[in-house]
Amino acid sequence: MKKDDKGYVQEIQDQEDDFSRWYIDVVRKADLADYFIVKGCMIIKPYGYALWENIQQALDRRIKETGHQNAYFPLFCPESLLQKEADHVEGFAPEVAWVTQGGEEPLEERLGIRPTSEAIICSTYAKWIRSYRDLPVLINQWANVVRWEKVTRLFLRTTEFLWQEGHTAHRTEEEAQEETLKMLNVYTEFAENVLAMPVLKGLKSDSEKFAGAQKTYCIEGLMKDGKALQAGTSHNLGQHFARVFDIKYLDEDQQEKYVWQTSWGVSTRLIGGVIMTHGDERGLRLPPSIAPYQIVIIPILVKKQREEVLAKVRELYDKMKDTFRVKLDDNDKFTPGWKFNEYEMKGVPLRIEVGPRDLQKDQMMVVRRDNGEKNSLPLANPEKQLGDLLEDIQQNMFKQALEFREKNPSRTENFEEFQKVMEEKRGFIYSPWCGKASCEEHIKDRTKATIRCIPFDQPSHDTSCIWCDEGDTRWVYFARAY
RNA sequence: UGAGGCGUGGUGCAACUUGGAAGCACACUUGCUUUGGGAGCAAGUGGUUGCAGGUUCAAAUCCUGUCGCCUCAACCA
Repeated sequence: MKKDDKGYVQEIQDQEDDFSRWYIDVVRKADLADYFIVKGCMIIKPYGYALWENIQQALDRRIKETGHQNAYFPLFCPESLLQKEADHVEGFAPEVAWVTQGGEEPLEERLGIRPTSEAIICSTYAKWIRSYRDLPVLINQWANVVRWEKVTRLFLRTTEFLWQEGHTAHRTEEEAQEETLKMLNVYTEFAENVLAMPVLKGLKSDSEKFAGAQKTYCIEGLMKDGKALQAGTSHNLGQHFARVFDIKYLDEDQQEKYVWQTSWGVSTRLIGGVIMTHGDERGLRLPPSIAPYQIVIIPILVKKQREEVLAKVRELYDKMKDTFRVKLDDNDKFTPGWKFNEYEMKGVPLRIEVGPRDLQKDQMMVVRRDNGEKNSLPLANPEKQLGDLLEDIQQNMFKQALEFREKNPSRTENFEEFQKVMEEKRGFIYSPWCGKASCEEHIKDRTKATIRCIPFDQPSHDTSCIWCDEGDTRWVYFARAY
């Protein structure tokens, strides 16, 4: 599948030559998004938004299946509210956009546009929660948030972005921890089964932790340029926010107690993750589970048998449209070859071609986007086989991504080797770390790599830190990250 | 915020060094022929050269300022 082959699209930069350029080319050529005149703001175009809607739908179902309800909280947060929590406000202060005026009237108090909704939601929970019978509170919201970033990239880091943020309150510490991990597992299952994106999950180091959280857990994917992408986070907030916002309940034992909280989120950044996990030289490759079109039907229209072919593909489309997300492109404006390229660029998992030659044999040509395989299927009742093919593509894309990640597994206790790997092939490096932030910092200065996560399963034997040689280590994943 | 690069029809670029009629390709419009990997021919539409000043008889080109975009670094989901 090299692009040098004649006939394929030449408008997308080669991945190896300039990955950043490739990424932007794909986003724009696949019609996912466009720039707006305000820096860092992005227009999500219909094809990109359809992708987001499919992601939303699949995740929303999982969020509800685990007992959560959706709600919607306001966009504005009064300054005094935002400032209540010191760590939190310090973490977000440089990124908050402020509204200072309503119409012509200056406001008494500035209103921050939410960079995240902890302050807004916690202040509300303080009013809602009175008794242990009110717990747990399990709420999620789909919303936009604004973070005034200096450097922005389509989907990966935009000034305004769309996300989902869950905010829960619990009676006990154990229950909150259980919730934190439960949602981390929901994200993991979702990333791997729906997005076909293998992820490493684990705990964040203190320096990478969410501002105000007790513990931050995350899932980390590996992009095709060898850099890691944080794809989702789940925070155990402890009683930090409860104390600040005074979220108390009267327990069974007549004692007034603070609640234990969690928050967790994923954003439109996932779309960037899907692009960089699966994309290739011809553009986007989408897993069938989220592809806006799972199948595109392209009729080969020649003068003589035009009407017969059209009738047949329309019949085929009608048969399939309730089972699959399918598009029939019977537009006369473009040639079949043009359409092949177009839908490959857009990442459509399966292409069906039907032309005069196929009609004679009562068959159609089916081409897979994931591996380029081309096969014929009977025109009559192909639903079962197409369904199987889509399922196989979904599995295969996960497998390919996993193979990419595992291709050169790096594990080292030697810092020089660490540096060499990070310089040459990147990816994740599994190394021992003593737990000191200063070592983390030194490693970052020298290699640009940060601790992406501390995995749950730790080898029992002890060794010494890759930087300072001291003991009491945990094995962690390092990588350069987005 | 530091370093570098770039702003010219919708897109990608040329013309800038050495000031003198804004050009090419693709896209778009119309017509005909085509259609199994970005079709062909013909005729068209579309640009106050990012913006604001300045120098000059004359500025895309020189000067000053400014805004934006891209890459790398620092910061972040």
